[in-house]
Amino acid sequence: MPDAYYLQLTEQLRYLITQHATQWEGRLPAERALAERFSTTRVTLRQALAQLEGEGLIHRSNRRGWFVSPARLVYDPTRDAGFNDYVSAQGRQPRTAVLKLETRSHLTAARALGLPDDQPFHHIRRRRYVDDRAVLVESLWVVPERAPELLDIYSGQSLWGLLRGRWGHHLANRSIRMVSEALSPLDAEELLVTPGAAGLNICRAIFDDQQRPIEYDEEHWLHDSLCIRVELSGQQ
Amino acid sequence: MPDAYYLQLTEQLRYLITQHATQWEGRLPAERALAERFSTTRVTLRQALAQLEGEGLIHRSNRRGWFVSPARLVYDPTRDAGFNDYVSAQGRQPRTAVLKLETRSHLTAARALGLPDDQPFHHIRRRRYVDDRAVLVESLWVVPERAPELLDIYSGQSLWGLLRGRWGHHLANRSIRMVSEALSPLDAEELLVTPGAAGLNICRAIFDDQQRPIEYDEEHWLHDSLCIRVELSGQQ
DNA sequence: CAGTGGTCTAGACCACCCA
DNA sequence: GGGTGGTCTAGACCACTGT
Repeated sequence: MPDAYYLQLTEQLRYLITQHATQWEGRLPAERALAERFSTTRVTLRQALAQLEGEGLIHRSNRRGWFVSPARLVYDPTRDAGFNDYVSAQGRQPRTAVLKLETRSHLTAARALGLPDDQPFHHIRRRRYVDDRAVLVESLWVVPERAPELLDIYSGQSLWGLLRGRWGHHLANRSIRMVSEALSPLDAEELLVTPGAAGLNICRAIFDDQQRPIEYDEEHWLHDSLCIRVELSGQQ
Repeated sequence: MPDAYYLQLTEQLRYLITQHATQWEGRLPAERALAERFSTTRVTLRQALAQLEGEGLIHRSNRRGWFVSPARLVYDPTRDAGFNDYVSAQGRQPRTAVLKLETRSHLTAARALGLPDDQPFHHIRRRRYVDDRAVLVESLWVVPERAPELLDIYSGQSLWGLLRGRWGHHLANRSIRMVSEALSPLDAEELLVTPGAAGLNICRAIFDDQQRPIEYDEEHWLHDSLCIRVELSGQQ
């Protein structure tokens, strides 16, 4: 048993939360109320809350309060099932907000796809929700030749579905990178969380079956909102 | 530009660290010294350090101080290259310490492999280092029939190399799960970090080409020490 | 406007690491 | 045994949220 008080507090809060989550409707009492209940200061209380936040049990919405985190979304970044499909398949409600549509160059995308630095892209930035909680923001950089009128028709649907259905692309080869991160002030603001909150960054470069570059994307997830799962068969 | 002082501090420290990393030999000055240099308190200074820790730029060794983090290890959990091989291939020095060897049952492993709850396993617990920094602890649960004398001969080498070379197993099918976590007090102690430090948990269940269960393992990585990369070709 | 979380101060004591 | 990080107190003010 650990002796630091904030670690004991963590356990007591964990118990309290599992007991009262439904009664509280997923929202924790105010920090000052909790600090008083446990006869400690807000600093120590927040240290305990931060522990539970790191575990993914609770999260906070910037300046709004602490909330019990829902179950993680199971996600396989190696498959191209659309967000809407796999969220629905898990009995959750998906939603997408388009934040930006533009055409411009982007160095990182160009390098990831092996194109010249000044290569223009169709850029889509969108925010995606599960059960009305914003869980990720994402930027997609699509090679314009592969999807000429993309920006005119795009309104939040599955991009990969469009690429396959409308333009007949085979998304055959992909290079995926995942790293933990602290959310940038911009990403944090768009996700309504405090800057520096823990996140997971997933980047993908996608090529077709003739190794032609199609698309590059960067996802920024809240760290507690997903569980990555990959199923593989056959020798590697 | 953010206005909170600790965020400005974060930027100043980031600059200071990149400038003086080699001069400091990777170790930051004492918190009190830094707080005085920036005319603030340790609390605020630590808030800034925690930001950089979340980004993976620096880390701390419990009660020892703050250190500049080395480059992340690139790791593909879908391949069965041994730890020693891919660490060496990146010009780094691998090392493994065996913490425990025993035979006993383990509920999680049994369920992941579809075996009875009381199924016994050969259990190996090991700690692995990159350039003398402990970066992960790991527990492996091997079905004894697949590797009968494993515990007698094991001394830190690649387990998958053994399974393939000595017992001729084909590690054909694997189910992989990755989630962010806060390191448990035990894992944190074994990694010499503070309890609750951010980590990444990777679990795998491995079956052979006839769907017979071989092995289940759980890895606990320091969040800042790896970059997961997966390369895929062919339609999914 | 009241209440909330976010930020910050100026201390303090302790356990532990290292010389 | 001196210095370190880890923990904790008892306040304060501010920006923002929600009513």
